[in-house]
This record gives sequence, C-alpha cells and structure tokens, in this order.
Amino acid sequence: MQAESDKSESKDLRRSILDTARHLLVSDGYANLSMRKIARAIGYSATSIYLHFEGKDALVHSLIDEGMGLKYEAFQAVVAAHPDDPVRRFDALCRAYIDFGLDNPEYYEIMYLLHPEQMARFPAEKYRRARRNLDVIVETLKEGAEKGLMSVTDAFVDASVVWAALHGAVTLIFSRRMDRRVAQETFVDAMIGRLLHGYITFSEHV
Amino acid sequence: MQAESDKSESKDLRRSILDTARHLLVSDGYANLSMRKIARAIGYSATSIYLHFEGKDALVHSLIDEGMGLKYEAFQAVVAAHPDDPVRRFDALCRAYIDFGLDNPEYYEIMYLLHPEQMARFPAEKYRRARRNLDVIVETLKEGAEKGLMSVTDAFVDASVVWAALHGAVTLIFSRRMDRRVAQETFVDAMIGRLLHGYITFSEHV
Amino acid sequence: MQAESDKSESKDLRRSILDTARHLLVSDGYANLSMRKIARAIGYSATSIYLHFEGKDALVHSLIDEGMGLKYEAFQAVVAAHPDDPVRRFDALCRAYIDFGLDNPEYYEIMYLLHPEQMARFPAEKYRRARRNLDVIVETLKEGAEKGLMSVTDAFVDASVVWAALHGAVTLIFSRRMDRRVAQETFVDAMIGRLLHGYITFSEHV
Amino acid sequence: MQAESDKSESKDLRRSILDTARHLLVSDGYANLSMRKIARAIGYSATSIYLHFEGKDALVHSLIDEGMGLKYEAFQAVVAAHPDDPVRRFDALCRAYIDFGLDNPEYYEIMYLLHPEQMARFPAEKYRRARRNLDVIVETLKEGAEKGLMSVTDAFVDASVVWAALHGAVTLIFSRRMDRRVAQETFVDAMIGRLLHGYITFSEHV
DNA sequence: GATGAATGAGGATTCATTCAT
DNA sequence: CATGAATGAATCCTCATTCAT
Repeated sequence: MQAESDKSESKDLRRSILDTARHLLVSDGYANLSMRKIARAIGYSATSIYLHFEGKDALVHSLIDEGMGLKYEAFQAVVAAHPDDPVRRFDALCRAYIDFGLDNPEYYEIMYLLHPEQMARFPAEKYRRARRNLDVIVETLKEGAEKGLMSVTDAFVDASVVWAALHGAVTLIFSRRMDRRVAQETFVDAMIGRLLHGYITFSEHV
Repeated sequence: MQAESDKSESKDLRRSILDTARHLLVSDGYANLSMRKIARAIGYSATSIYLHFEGKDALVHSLIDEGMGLKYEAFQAVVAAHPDDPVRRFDALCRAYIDFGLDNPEYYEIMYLLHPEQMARFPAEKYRRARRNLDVIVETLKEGAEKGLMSVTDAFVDASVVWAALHGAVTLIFSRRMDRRVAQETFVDAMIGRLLHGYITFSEHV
Repeated sequence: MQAESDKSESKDLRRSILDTARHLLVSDGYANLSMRKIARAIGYSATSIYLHFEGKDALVHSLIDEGMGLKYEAFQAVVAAHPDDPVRRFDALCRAYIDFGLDNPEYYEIMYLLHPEQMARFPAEKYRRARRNLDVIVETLKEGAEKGLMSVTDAFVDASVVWAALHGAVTLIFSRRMDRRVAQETFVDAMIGRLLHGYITFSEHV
Repeated sequence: MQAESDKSESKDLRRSILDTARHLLVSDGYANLSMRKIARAIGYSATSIYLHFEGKDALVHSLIDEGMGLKYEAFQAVVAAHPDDPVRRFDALCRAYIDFGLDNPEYYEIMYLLHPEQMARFPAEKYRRARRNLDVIVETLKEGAEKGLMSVTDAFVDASVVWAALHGAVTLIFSRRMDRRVAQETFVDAMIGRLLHGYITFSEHV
C-alpha cells in the first residue's frame, strides 16, 4: 500500500537484523549466535532473515564488511586530521586501532578473531579494504623515515609488528586474562608509548 | 596376556582422546569440537570418552592444563639457561613464547583464544601457573632495571605490554591474515628485535 | 487450496500431540514418555513438537491444564445440577470425582500421581482451579452443616478427608492391586455410601 | 584371607546396596534411581551390584519384598497387641497403616505407587503377604460384626474401602498437594476418626 | 515481503548391561 | 568377590535451512 514505507521498512529490517546480530555477538559470543535467536530478538520469523541474507555466513560477511568500512573510515579520518605529521599520525592511528577494538568488540570479534573454519571463507576481494588500513601504517612509517623522524627497517615488516602489537593489546584486554594489577588505560598508554618510543628518532618530538 | 600392555591401554585411550581433541581443535575450531567427532576419530563409542573425562569441559580443561604445563616448562628452561643475564633471558623468553605458540597452535588456541563463555570457567587456581609465566617476565624486567641494563617504567605494566605484543604476533600469524609480502621469520625477528630495542638501555649489548 | 483445512491442520497437530502424549502416558507411564516416542506415534519428526510446545514440561503442563479444566467443568456441572440440596450435591460430587478418574486415567495420572521432582513445577497459579474444586466440597459441607443436614467438625479438614478417600479409591482401582473378589462398582458404591453415611445427620435423607 | 570378614562384608554390601537404593529412592524419586548412582553412593563399582542382584528390577523387587515384610510385621504386632478387641485393633491397624507410610515413604513408594509398566512385574506369589495384610482387616471387621460392635455390610468390600481411604490419606500427604490450612496430624486423626465412627455401632465405645 | 510448518543432522549426556580379567 | 572398559540405545533439545503459501 505505502510503497515508501514498505521499502524503508524492508531496509529497516535488514538493519535491524545486522544490529541485533552484532549485539548478540557481543553478549553471547559467536558460537551461540543463531538465526532463531536473531529472529526472536527482532520479533520476526526466522525465515524472514533469509529474504535479506543468503544464510548465516552471508549475514556474518555483511557484518565483517561493515566493520571493515567503519575501521577504514576511522583510519581515513586520522589521516585527514594529520596530513603532514607522520609521527602524530602514527600515534593517532595506534590509538584509533585500539579504540576501535574496544568500542566495537562485536566487529572486532568477527573481523579478527573468527576462525575461517567456522564459516565460509570471507571473499578475498573484501579483504582489500582491510589491507588498505595496513597500508596506511606502512605509508606513515615510510613518510616518517623519509622525513628523518622515524627509524624504520622495512616498512612492511614494521607495520606488521605494530599491527600485531596493537592486536595483541586489544585481544588481551578482551580475554580478561590480563593481570588485575594493571589498569586498562595505563596499559594502553604504555603500549602506545612503547610503540612510539620504539619508532621515533628524536624523543623530544613526543 | 600382556599385563603391561593391558594396563597401558587405558592410559593410551585417555592420551588418544586428548591428542585427537587437540588436532580436531586446530582443524575444525573449538565450536565444531564434539564428543561424537572425537569418538569417531579414535574409533570408540562416544560413551567411552566419559570413562576418562567427566564431560566436554573437563576434557578441554585437561588440555589447557597440559598446555600450561608445557609452557611453564619451556619458560623455566629459559630461566635455567640464563640465570644471570636478564637481557639474554628476556630475548630468550620472547622467542620461547612465540615458538611455543607456533609449535603448539592447538594448545595456544585453547589457552589464550578460547572465550570463557564457551565453556565452564577454567578453575582459577589452575591459572596460577600461567600467572607465574608472566611473573618470570616481570622479574626479568625488574632485574634488568636494577642492573641498569633495561629501562622499565612499571614492571607489571611493561611485562603486560610485552606479553600483548608477543600474543599479537602469534595470533596474527595464526589468523593467516598477515600480509604475504612479509615472511614469517622476518616478522618474528623484527618483533623480538623491537621489543629488545625498546627495553634495553645500551644498544651495544645486543 | 482449502484454506479452512489448512488452518486447522496446525491445530490438529497440536491436538494430536496432546492426545498421543496422553495415551502414551497411560500405557507406558510418565517415566517412559519421550518426545521421540510421541513423534514416532504421530508420524512427525521430534523437532515438530517443539513448534507447538516449548519443551516436554510445557507439553505435560498443557495436559495437566486440560485435565484441570475438564474436572472443574464436571464439578461445576454438579453444582449447577444441585443448587439447593447439599446432600445430593455431596453425593454427586463424590461420584463425579471417581467417575472423572476412571474415565480419564491419563489426566488423573498427571494431575495427581506425578511426582513434582520429575518435572518443572506446575505454575502455582494454575493450581487455583484445582483448589476451587476442593472449595466446592468445603462449601457443600458448610452448607450441609448450616442446614442441619450434615455433621461437620471442620469443613476444611473434613473436605480433605473426603478428598483423600476418593483419591484412594481411584488410585487403588488404577493400581490393579485391589482384591479381585471385590467388584469395582460395588467398591465404588460402598465408598460413596460410607462417605455419605459418615457425614449425614438423618439417615432417612438417603 | 579372612573368610569370616569376607562373608559378612558380602552381606554388608548387599545390605548397603538396598539401603542406599532406598535412600536415593526417597531423595531423588524412582525415575532418577540408577545403578550408577547407587554404586557411586556406596563407593563400589556399578558392576558389583550385579553380583548381588540380577538387575535393576530384581533390586527393586527385593526392596518391595522387604517393605512387605516390614508392613506385615507391623500389622502382626498390632494383632498381637489387641487379640480380643476388634475395635481397638481396627483403630490401631488404621494408625499402623498410615504410620508405616509416613515413616517409610521409600517402601511405600515402590510398594503402592510404582506403576507395573515401569518395571518387570513383581512376582504374583510375593503379593500373597500383602494380601494377608488386607485379610487382617477383613477378619477384624468380621469379628467386630459378630460381636455386634461394628456395622459391616460385606467384610471384603468394607476392608477395601478402609484400605483405599488410608491409602488416599498417605498419598495425599506425600503429594504435598494438600491444603496448607490443614495440619497433617489433624488430618490423620480426622481420617481415622471418621473411619472408626463409620464402622462402630456404639459410639460410647470410643 | 513475510511466514508457519516441517525436518534431518547433530549436540552433550545418562543409562543398564556385558565381558574379560 | 570385584572391577574397569566398553557400548548401543536412549534422553531432551537446538540448529540452519527449505518449501508452499
């Protein structure tokens, strides 16, 4: 009857499914995410989900996709905010990485912690955007090295090291197995400080 | 007939279950680990597993326990090998951490990547040994600082940072999402190099 | 094609499940009542039952509920048939109690013989209707006492005594452990006669 | 080595099994009585039970047997205590019936509440002793009638009615579905009072 | 678009029982 | 006398998915 409302409702349902899945993901864990639970939570029939997603895998892929997009935007915002200063950009990128993880545990979970065996492989092409995020770090390191501000051996390798360290920080916090004697904020600051310290040539810069 | 073999058969089955579970864990992921699959793989009925383990949780706990033990031994061996030199000990500990992870992905998986929601909580007391591993790093950093060889702000925090970085390195390699342009060995060396470099006062030491 | 039949099919399955469960209950006993057996008996998959009932407990609760309803109606019919004569009402109530039990052994079974440990507790509120049945006897005794027709010490206690005697009569017949020398009908008549005789003041009334 | 101790131990084990089964019966209900649980409770292997009992049915039959014996003794004691007074004997028998039930719910459970479908039929011959208990009531009623102390129509039928009423009292108490406004003791007294009152000719006797 | 009905496969776990020792 | 090892059958229940409507 109301073509407009129908269309928007439809989009709303798709959104609703994705959002609910995200929330269930963080509250119950991936292993306990089920189509039925999503359906129950949004008040639609389980069948309806299949009108918007081919299956569970496709749904999760969409979530991964969204997460990749969000993270990409966050990184691009950092780049835009520090176009000329590779050191400050590096600092901001590290913080953005960790913040994204801590703020979006659901996305982080499926983007980086989900084993590929648990679902149909995420299409390789979609990982391109993810790679571009790493490239941002690579470029930043290269620029810092060129400007004599940062000591870089191999930009690719070093970017991976930074990436790994940040990833480790996020997941260690997630796993709640970190020593209680260490406050989360202190820990994050220390991690970023060490990374900066390790790559910056002149300490007075920071 | 062979009293000896008979006695050991029982223990063999237990071992067989644990090993099979370990392998399935890495090939199919924890979510897909089922008692039935284990049973099928070892050629026994599912019921038989319950003769050796109280349930799925107990089985996984046993695996975690074993992993903890292995890792603890590895760390203690490093400590024994470098009783007086905190810098070399630090280097060796980092390498031992990553090596353990790469050599025992199944153990690493359940020790550090398993979400606690997915199974009954691992008895707190059993984590003591895990904590002692962290303490080894803490002590090493303290000793390095006392001897003026390492620059440490807060030993607990710094040990956690190191821990996180190593953890990130291992898991990034596991996830196979690392840039292919980076060789694994180069990456590991770079990570350890950076950690050493970041904490050592006099670079001529390394 | 036949919208009518389609709609009712769903309800038919629900009915079919309930009826089959009821029959199995009486033939195999509660302990041997299983979802699979019900499913097999109606020619559906076990999963289908879960489309109509949340679980085994819910299914049994539905049966109890139905039984309570039937019995309540039977009692109300008796009350309506004898609005002014408490003695005849008492007689009819006793007979209705026993008749209900003998006519609906499956319902009686789950309503009164099922141990609560065997299933999730039947919601307390649902027992209200059951209590109202007892209250009908209480009121009848009170009325009989007020009119000087019946000798009652404490209406609550006496109603419970009546209830227990009737319950004992039904279950003794069920258990098939009654002496064969005693015909069922004779036994029932004797029980009701004794109850009447015991509570009525003037014997000429009966 | 110690033939004596061995033998007695063996008998002890049999006793131990029976006692444990009885206790489990009352705490967990018949449906939850399992060989494993019994074995675990007495600290023996499940297999050991099969050295003393052919199977679960045989074990329960033994319990029923014991219960029958106990009850028979209780009734015989009452008979011995009131050899000449059928009225007092009747009173004492009723009380003995209810007391036995309330004191030995485990025995009562399997003797009178267990459905025959739930286990292999209890050998018919073993019910003879049970029948003899009913006969005690029959004889008492007959004797009371002969002495002009009790009004009895048909001793068999009346004994069954008494039996049913007592059985109903016990099971209603067991089921915990009795109205809370009625105290157990009051209820039992009322039931026995009514039975006495109903069968005694001259009320001054009591 | 949306749904209710239906299912087969699989999940962990418990049970009574047998057998060789 | 006692046991450990082993099993097949059964338990309830959840899942992702399909199909006709």
